[in-house]
Amino acid sequence: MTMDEPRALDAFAALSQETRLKMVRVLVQAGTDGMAAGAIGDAVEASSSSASFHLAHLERAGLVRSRRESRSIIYSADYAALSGLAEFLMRDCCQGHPAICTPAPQTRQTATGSPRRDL
Amino acid sequence: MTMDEPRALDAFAALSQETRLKMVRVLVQAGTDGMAAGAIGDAVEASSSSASFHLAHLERAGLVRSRRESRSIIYSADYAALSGLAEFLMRDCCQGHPAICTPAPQTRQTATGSPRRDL
DNA sequence: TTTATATCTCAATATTCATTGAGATATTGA
DNA sequence: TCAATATCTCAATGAATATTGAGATATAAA
Repeated sequence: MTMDEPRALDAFAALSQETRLKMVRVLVQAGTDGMAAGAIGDAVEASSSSASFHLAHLERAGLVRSRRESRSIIYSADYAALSGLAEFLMRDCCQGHPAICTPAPQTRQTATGSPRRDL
Repeated sequence: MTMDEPRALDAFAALSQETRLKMVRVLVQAGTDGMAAGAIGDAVEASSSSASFHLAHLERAGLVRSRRESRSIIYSADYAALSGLAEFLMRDCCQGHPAICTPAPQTRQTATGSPRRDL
């Protein structure tokens, strides 16, 4: 799924709301297994109705996926979409300016699970 | 300038509007010299009033800078802020999932000015 | 100093978005 | 089947945002 401008616009809009940004961060932490809607709502302190609204918004924007599992609906982060958005932004940013925009090597995420600063 | 959550929220909000996203892309293309407000407005087909409003919004969000130069006000992209936002997103995205989220090497921007796909 | 140029500011309006609470739907277990 | 649980949907309200046009401000040139 290519991250083009209209798609990026939807993704940015989805991430520009405090409750939704928190939800995405909670889901990224949760890993591929995801979390039930209720647990996400609790984690970000949103009412059931508000959680449902914002999760639907994130799903429409393509940043999270959902599946039913018994009584619960499990949401999980769409890592490909999130990294696609980051790449879109990096491309825009680095266009002709790689020296300025390339992050320093020691701040890059490694595959070895090194500790990282708290967000 | 650290890209924390409130700052990212403002940046995402600024980028979630079509005119403003176009403006950022125009300014990234323009390079460090930047462009006059009028030229940016023309490029994204916004009225003088609308261009002023959206440029001020982008500046408040810390994504562009401005300076007066004779009669014109010149706006330029803040590359550090843009890459900081991309990094923020990458960190969130890759948290515990570097294998999934690390972009493939051949899609990475190089420092040698290699051609890239059109956005 | 007068005029032209470039941009900004302001107020009015329209549109979009978030929140709330009530209640509908789906699933499970007694 | 009935009750409990988990989530969604809907309508109403309020809040934030975008657009427009008129006009104010700053700079430069005649």
